Amino acid sequence: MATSDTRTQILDAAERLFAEHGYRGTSVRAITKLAGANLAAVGYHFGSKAELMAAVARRVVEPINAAQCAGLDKLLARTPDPPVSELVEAFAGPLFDEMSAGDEGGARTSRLIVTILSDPAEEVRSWTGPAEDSVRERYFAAFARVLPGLSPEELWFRMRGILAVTAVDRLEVHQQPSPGCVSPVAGEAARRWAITFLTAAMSAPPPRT
Amino acid sequence: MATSDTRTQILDAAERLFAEHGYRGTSVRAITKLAGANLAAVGYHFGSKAELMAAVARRVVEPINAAQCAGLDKLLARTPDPPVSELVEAFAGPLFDEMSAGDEGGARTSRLIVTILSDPAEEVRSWTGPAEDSVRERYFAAFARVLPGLSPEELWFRMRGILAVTAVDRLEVHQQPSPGCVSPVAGEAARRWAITFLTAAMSAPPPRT
DNA sequence: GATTGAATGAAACGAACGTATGAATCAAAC
DNA sequence: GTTTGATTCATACGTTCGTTTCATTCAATC
Repeated sequence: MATSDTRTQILDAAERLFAEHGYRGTSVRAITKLAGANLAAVGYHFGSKAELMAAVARRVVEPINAAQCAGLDKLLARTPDPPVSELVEAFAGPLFDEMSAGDEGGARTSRLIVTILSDPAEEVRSWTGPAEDSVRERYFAAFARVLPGLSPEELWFRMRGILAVTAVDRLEVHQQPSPGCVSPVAGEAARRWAITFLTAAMSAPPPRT
Repeated sequence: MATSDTRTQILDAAERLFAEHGYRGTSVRAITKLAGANLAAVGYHFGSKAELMAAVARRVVEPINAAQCAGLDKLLARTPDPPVSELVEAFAGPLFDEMSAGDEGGARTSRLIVTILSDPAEEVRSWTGPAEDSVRERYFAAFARVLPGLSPEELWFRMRGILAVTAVDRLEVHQQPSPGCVSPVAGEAARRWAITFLTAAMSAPPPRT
């Protein structure tokens, strides 16, 4: 094969451990041990722990970005003014799709995205590449067209809201659910709930100034 | 005074550094240096770094919980079926109030809450005490009364959505704003936007099964 | 003024961390 | 069969971490 197998095994182990314990909470030793590889393999294949994290983030984010982009293309090919619900679904849907992958793999993926988005380290956020930004800008333009009453600032606020709901929903999947708080339902139900919730939110008329 | 002054200086420094760099990204040495205290002072006054973080979290969360509780009391004293918008405001408002405190103090507070909520460490989330859970349960009951069409699971999902939007909105205040993404507006505007956004979302009819 | 208990200070401990090094291994090319 | 380049391995280095220790300071009490 083109790249060594230990390389992908390290990527898998790192993705899992980074998702579960965060970047700083995961040691290179733990990663290589889980991957069944030698400690020095990370340095050899990726250069450093930070570059390994960047590779993990790329591998996770890229298919999501591609799906978001393809969804918007399909929508705009039909009409320049798609309904808000379909824009929301095209934007948020790919984040949920990762979860329906049978076992807990998707949950880990989501957890990893939250880890990246919320990590206080300045370097971590830079791992979400400019591709992500360009996708967001395309959706911004589409939303702005069908929601003409909103100021750009408020529209950006609402788009952050979409990311927030889809991301933090996954948050408690891996953590102790609060007592009395039903653990979040994975899969199709959460997806429907999120689309409903967010479509109503995005469609709200702006507050009177 | 009852407690030593270095104690609160350590609490202040820890709150700031934990908010900026996360729990694991902050060393006891950095805290005591910023506080102008000795390294051993943390051990003496708090026992350990973890217990210091718990004390910081308590100090931040308690007034918010109290405000949320008082807001609900005031609302329910008027009518058992308050409008959704006022429930949302009573629940999410206190999270915004911390921000209007002049300088960046409130932003740090919000950032710290996100740090606590999103930290992958199992122990960190336990620092949000049972008081927080009881407040959430009270609001859950109030929302359930005025939104009778929702299943408990979907209502919990929506309440997590409120937390998500109020929390992640603050996230990018301290981080590099994405290029092309207008930096979030602090204070009153974000508060109005959030109430509007979330009221519409909470009021949405449940998706047809 | 001596005593006491809380608080602070300087220094060190052992452990864990990311990274670097150089030898050993292995499959393929000649 | 030897050579070569890529990969794996055991090991060590230097740093930083949370924590502990014990001497010292200091204000209050007798």
